[in-house]
Amino acid sequence: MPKDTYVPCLLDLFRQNGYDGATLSKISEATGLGRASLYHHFPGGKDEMVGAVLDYLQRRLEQHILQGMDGEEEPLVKLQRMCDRTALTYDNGNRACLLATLLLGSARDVFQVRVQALLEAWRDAIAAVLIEAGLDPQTAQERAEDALISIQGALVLSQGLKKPSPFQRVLQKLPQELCRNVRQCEQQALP
Amino acid sequence: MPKDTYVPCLLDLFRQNGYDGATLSKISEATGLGRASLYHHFPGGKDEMVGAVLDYLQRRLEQHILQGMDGEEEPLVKLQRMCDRTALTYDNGNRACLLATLLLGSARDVFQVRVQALLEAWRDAIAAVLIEAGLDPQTAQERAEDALISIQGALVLSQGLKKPSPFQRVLQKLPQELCRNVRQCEQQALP
DNA sequence: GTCTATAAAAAGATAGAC
DNA sequence: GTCTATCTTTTTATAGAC
Repeated sequence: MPKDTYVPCLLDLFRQNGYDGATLSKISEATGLGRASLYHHFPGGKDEMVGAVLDYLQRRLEQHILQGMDGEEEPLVKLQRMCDRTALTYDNGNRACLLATLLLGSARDVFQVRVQALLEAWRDAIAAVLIEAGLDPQTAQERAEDALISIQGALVLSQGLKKPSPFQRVLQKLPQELCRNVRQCEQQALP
Repeated sequence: MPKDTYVPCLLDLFRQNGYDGATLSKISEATGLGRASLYHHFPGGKDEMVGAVLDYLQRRLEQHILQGMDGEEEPLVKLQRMCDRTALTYDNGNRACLLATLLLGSARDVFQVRVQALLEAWRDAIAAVLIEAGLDPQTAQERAEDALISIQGALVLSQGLKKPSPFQRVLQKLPQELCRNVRQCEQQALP
């Protein structure tokens, strides 16, 4: 059985239970593998499992969510596609974000560097589109961070209020919001 | 020793470690109380401890962060004060939010109802100010939810990027953002 | 109200057979 | 590559003395 079969399964487990809450019993049950088999694949234990999940998330971010962000299309088109894929990734607001989960548990420090790298890659890809669209680098980076703030905050609030509408509302407005006052997106300029 | 002495201590522990990561050993060390003493004060174990912390947070929200939100002052003044106190509460972005932490651990379901009630109380207090300022209830509620999204998202990103600037930037803009297109706050109307 | 001591369960991890 | 069995440590929880 190839790793990629149960890494998504691990992703789900760690996302739903956090690092401390994802016990080997739960992992064993969810993957169908016995304890010893888990240690055969991941000699480093849970830390190595999370590492594999983060590898997987990095590939997903680069090859799915951010795919095409360096292409020739209009900024608004690229950002719209990124938002659509983000919505899919988080099941329209019904799924938490593993990065946030890892940041808020006791293993925070262990994974801080890798989580930070993923967030920065995401932010920088958005900022690059905005710079290419004519924004100055400083504003572009702040606006890209604002986008991640909206996404992460909306996920937290949707979990907390037990309804996906905050996430959906945010994601729906996000592309236009990112492109405000930008060259190619001034379809509705002031009269 | 009165409960209020170590409840803030428990708040810190659960915020930093999550429900699963806050073991009785850590709790014992942090409070200075032996295991048995902890069960004397909280026969229900960790669940009851978190319950006490949520009671404490509810009081803090009502009596500190939201204090004066139903007063006679201008909306912008009230929202500005709320943001100032929010910034204090989260140590200018260096401190995580327990509510988010609880929502992202394995004990999610146990505390969901109480966490939701706290978020709704916060949201409704903001919305009430905006309604009083002339916004329709629907818009007011959405905008209040957007405020909580910004706060929670900024906390997550500040943790993730290991810098408080996203939180500070968000909190600094939030009062004006909440009051946009509202009667009493139209100091800088269109020319 | 706090302590020492201890029990019972669950967690993380490994050895060795197949 | 997976299993059974086992081990160690940690965790939660309680009993009973002071």
